[in-house]
Amino acid sequence: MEKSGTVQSVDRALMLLEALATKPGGTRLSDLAREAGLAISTTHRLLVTLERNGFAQFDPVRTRWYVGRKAFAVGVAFANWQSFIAAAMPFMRQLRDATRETTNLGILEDGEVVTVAQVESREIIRAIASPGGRAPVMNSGMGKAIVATWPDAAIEALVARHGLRPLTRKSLRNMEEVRAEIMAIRARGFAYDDEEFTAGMRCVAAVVWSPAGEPLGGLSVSALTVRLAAGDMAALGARVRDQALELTRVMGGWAPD
Amino acid sequence: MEKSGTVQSVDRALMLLEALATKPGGTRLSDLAREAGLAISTTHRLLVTLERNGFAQFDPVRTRWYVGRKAFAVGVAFANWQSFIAAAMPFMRQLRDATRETTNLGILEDGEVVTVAQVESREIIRAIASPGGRAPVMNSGMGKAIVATWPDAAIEALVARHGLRPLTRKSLRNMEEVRAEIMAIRARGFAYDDEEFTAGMRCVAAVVWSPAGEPLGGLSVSALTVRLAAGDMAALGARVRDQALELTRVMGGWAPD
DNA sequence: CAAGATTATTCCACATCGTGGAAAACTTTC
DNA sequence: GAAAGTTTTCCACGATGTGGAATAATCTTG
Repeated sequence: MEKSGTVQSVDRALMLLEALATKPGGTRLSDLAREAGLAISTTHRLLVTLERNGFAQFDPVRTRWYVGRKAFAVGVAFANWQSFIAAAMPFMRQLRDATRETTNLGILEDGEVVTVAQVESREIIRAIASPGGRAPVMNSGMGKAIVATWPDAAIEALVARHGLRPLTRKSLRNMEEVRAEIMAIRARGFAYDDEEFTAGMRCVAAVVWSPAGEPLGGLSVSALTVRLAAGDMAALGARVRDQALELTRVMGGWAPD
Repeated sequence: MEKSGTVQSVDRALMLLEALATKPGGTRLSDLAREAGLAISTTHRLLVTLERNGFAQFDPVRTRWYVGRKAFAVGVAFANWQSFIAAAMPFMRQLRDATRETTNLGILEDGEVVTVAQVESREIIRAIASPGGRAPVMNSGMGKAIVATWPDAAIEALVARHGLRPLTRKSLRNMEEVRAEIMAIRARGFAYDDEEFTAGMRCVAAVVWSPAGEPLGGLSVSALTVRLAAGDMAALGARVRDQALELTRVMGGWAPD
């Protein structure tokens, strides 16, 4: 066991995968085995395993091994995600500079909103949440903005499955409140979290759309209640909605009617 | 053994990697184990193995697992390569249409040239070579075009290591011939394979340059000698050189002096 | 803040599986 | 067509991967 606590055959397979990645023109079994310091039969079995899983491919005419499309798919899933965040960052910075408050980018995942990127306010006292942070969908501006784009039946199914979290005095507590909230969001084109997740903190959020016209994620500005009066949320919300639409446009997305 | 002839722990590790790829927001150990139908301790060990190899990463603050940058690196190595080929295809088609002969894109790999993409002539009788096909560097137009951009010492080292292959009566056979050929290529800006690899077949080739000013690969047109007279190679070579420079420009590359 | 619940990490006995050498099959070279 | 080289398959053996249990850490609830 070269590395303490790892699975040797997985270590070896990944080493072969990386070696294949450096050889776009492909390589032969025996060359790869020699380079990796493995028995040919071992190398063969590991390559077949990578192949069966789509991470390698074998050209029987040339008798050469190549990286497979699954390695590409896995890597590009990651890369696309990073490029979404990279594309969003200038818009988030602009919005932060315009509002002087923290801006966030989030996605919906299994009944929760995950903050995947954030540009912090330069103010001394600022709203605190970090990338990777999570909130229940119905306590979050970004979550409610995304979910408001769904059919009513899907929203009810989500609430039935995940419940409502009365985290503060202002959190949504029943389906009547949820329905009224969804209608208001649809009318405005943006959502509020008015101390529904954390007392003392508000946010406004709008949806970023994908090229397939699906809600990709949410863009939001969050601030402490001492700095964002309830009366100012509408104007700020319109600003965030416009910025989310601009980001959508730049990314080749579109908002359905 | 669920899949005949594969390595179970590698199958499992790749399945976990793919699962992580669908969760940009990360996932918990116990959730992933449940989804994968594996024991928690098994899943933990496999994830640690992926992590040690850079294919997964663990955020100890959030206690969540994510795809790692190596998956991205491996996938993007593949994707970048495909995008070079994709970018080149329109230029190869243009060149094929203008010349009515087969065009090829190739790279240098360990003393050989590998054809990585090809647009075939529409003529009934045409030059035959296929993607993945290989030729010794000094018998190939693309190979000689690339190598001619190197320092003389590097060329001599390559020849010392890989030798010369007298495949036809016109193949290069000694260093004097090699030096003269390199000088001629440098003067012209493109290279010939004048029946040096296969009797009856000629090609002309020029270099495509990377954004780092390195020779990325070669672009060539190949034809049967009955259709490409020796006297026409210079004009065709200039055409190929110009197209290679245009492709270089479009890809953000540049040719050093 | 303590208790309970849940999740993550580590350990270890056991048997399953991964290993690599050898044989067989196939391909390439001269 | 023989020799050499490479790939594929087989199989005995023991090394390693497995998963349940124990332990540690973290989170949730009241």
